Amino acid sequence: MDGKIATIQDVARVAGVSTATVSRTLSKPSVVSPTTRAAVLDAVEQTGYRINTTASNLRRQRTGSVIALVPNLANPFFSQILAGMSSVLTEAGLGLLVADTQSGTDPDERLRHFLVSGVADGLIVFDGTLSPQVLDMPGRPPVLMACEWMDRNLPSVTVDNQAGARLAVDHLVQEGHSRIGYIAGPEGNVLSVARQQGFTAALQIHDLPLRADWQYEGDYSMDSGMVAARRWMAMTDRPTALFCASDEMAVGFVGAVQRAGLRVPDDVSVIGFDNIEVVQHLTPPLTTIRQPRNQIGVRAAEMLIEMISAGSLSGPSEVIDVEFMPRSSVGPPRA
Amino acid sequence: MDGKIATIQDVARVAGVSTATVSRTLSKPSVVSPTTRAAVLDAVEQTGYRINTTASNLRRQRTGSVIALVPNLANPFFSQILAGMSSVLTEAGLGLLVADTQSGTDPDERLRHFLVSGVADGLIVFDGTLSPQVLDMPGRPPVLMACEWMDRNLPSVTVDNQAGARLAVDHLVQEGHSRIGYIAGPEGNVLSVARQQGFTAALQIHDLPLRADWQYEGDYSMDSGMVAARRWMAMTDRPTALFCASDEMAVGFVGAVQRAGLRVPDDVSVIGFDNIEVVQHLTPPLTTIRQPRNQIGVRAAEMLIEMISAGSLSGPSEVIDVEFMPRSSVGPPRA
DNA sequence: AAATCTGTTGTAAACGATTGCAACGTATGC
DNA sequence: GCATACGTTGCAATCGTTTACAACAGATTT
Repeated sequence: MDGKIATIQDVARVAGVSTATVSRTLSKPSVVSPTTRAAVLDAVEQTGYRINTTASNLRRQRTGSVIALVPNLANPFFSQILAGMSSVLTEAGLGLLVADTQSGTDPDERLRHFLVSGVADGLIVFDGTLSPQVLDMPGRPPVLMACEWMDRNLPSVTVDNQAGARLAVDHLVQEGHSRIGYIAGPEGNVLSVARQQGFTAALQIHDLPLRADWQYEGDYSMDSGMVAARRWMAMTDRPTALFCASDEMAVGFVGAVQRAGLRVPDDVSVIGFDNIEVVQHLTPPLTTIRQPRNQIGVRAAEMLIEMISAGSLSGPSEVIDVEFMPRSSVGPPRA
Repeated sequence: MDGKIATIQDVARVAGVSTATVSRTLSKPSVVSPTTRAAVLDAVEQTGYRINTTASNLRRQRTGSVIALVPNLANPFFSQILAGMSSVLTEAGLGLLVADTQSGTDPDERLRHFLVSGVADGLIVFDGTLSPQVLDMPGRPPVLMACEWMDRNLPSVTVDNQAGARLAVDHLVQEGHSRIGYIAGPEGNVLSVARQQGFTAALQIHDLPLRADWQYEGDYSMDSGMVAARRWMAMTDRPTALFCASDEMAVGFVGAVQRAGLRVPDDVSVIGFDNIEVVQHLTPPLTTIRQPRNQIGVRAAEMLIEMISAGSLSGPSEVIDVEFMPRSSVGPPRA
């Protein structure tokens, strides 16, 4: 009793019943009589029995966990999403495994590995650069895309990126800007493309020029925001306001601009995307588009659980609204 | 073959050998003859067989994953640590489960749950507020503390918090400060206490006064840094420099001070702790003490793996050095 | 030529739970 | 009083591996 861990057999012996009864007492208490139920629970208490999840999982043909595949675990953007996921998964008795796609050599191979390894009942994939063909595979678990997407037919939970871009442009226009630039995410990234499309569409609505030289390339990182700032500062005919595809880049941009002696928003207005924690404490606090990260995690988990219990590889998609967060990094353009 | 997933039986049948041979081919290829090995691998290929980890784990009496218990999953501080852990765990064929302690009702109960649930081969615990007594339990898996600690006898990987504080104070003194305050972490938090001890000791070495009214309470959050700033600004006889137990608080402090029209470092010098990504892009870039977060994760994982394979509940502890990061948030005190 | 060893393979018993099916006792319907 | 139904329990198969042990063939030793 003290050396080893008690098994269901031990409990059955102590309670004087069969293992079947013990199992039922624990999973469907209603079908056993109150007296035996009490006896079993007593025996459980005495032996300190804890159900062996591995054995249970084997018999029930499941694993009891889902895995979140993010492009880069070190990216803090995901932590709050994971927290949201964790809360609902735990509630459902599921564990949350995490792994990143970009750490090994072949990201696709990594996805394939988790699909076939049978180590999770379902996947939530945050990386839109993977090949959808990898999913063409018999007997794979359900997969839900989150934030990014690789094939619009896959079930997903995303935010309305285009609407976010529109909100940003609308605000800049409202403040009097007509020379508006865009700092993009990595080449081909679906989020950056969607935001750029929203940006372009919004410019058209306001009858503003879309100038190729006012589109700066970035990769979502602060450093790339800094690089964009240098390019911006080197121009003479430059935008008076910039919409950044991520808060990180906005932070890098603002930092670089300020270090060069310019002021935000007096010399240039900046608007970000994401609403990461820190930006409200900056000087000036950053105007941005908020993504409800906790909610994204919660919905993703809920939807995946739905797919798992339905045993279905397909499911609905959901688009979550973004929110405009007015702060102080946007002002009227310099006269 | 297409509908269901192939089992080891299927492979054995196709290869014309026993399941034992298949298993051996996959785990210890050296003991099977080259010819049968080839036949088996061929059959594996044909059937698309993937080992069922659940069954394997049950038989081998392990789970194949370790769990990281953090106080708050939403805290980005951990993401880089998790990334480091993930990289070495994956290498070792282990999955990384994450969960937070502070989300449910009873944090201790949460730890207890994971100890007995048998869902992980080992735990890495980042929360020093739990009770060490929870670990007094037969048959529990190995536990390694990381960053924080609850009982110095437990194996752990931590950083040299006191040395960090000393580095900070030394630098401030060197710049000419003699009126130095401290913004603490949450009441009783081991990290905050250790840093405060280092702080106090360093003041003594430099023969500087330790004034109770120059110690501000915080909880590591940016908001609490903001609150501290308000208290600081309300004082007339106040420190000219502040050492913050976390970068977050330093950010909150600096932001609040700047919004009030004061300047850093002209009006007040600030030094943080952690070296989170963003602080180098602030205006001014924050001087801080760097914790090598990736390395912490890597070492924690390595050490836990060591304990797991040794089947030992005890193990060595390791203290990792911190590094002083001079930037621009510290300057000479106002004359 | 018998005995021993080595290398390779198969047999079958675990690992610890869940669950379809059968069996039992008792209550109900006719 | 007999048949049927219901509520409760046990038997035993099953999930898919791993591995101790036995078995066997061929090589080597005595």
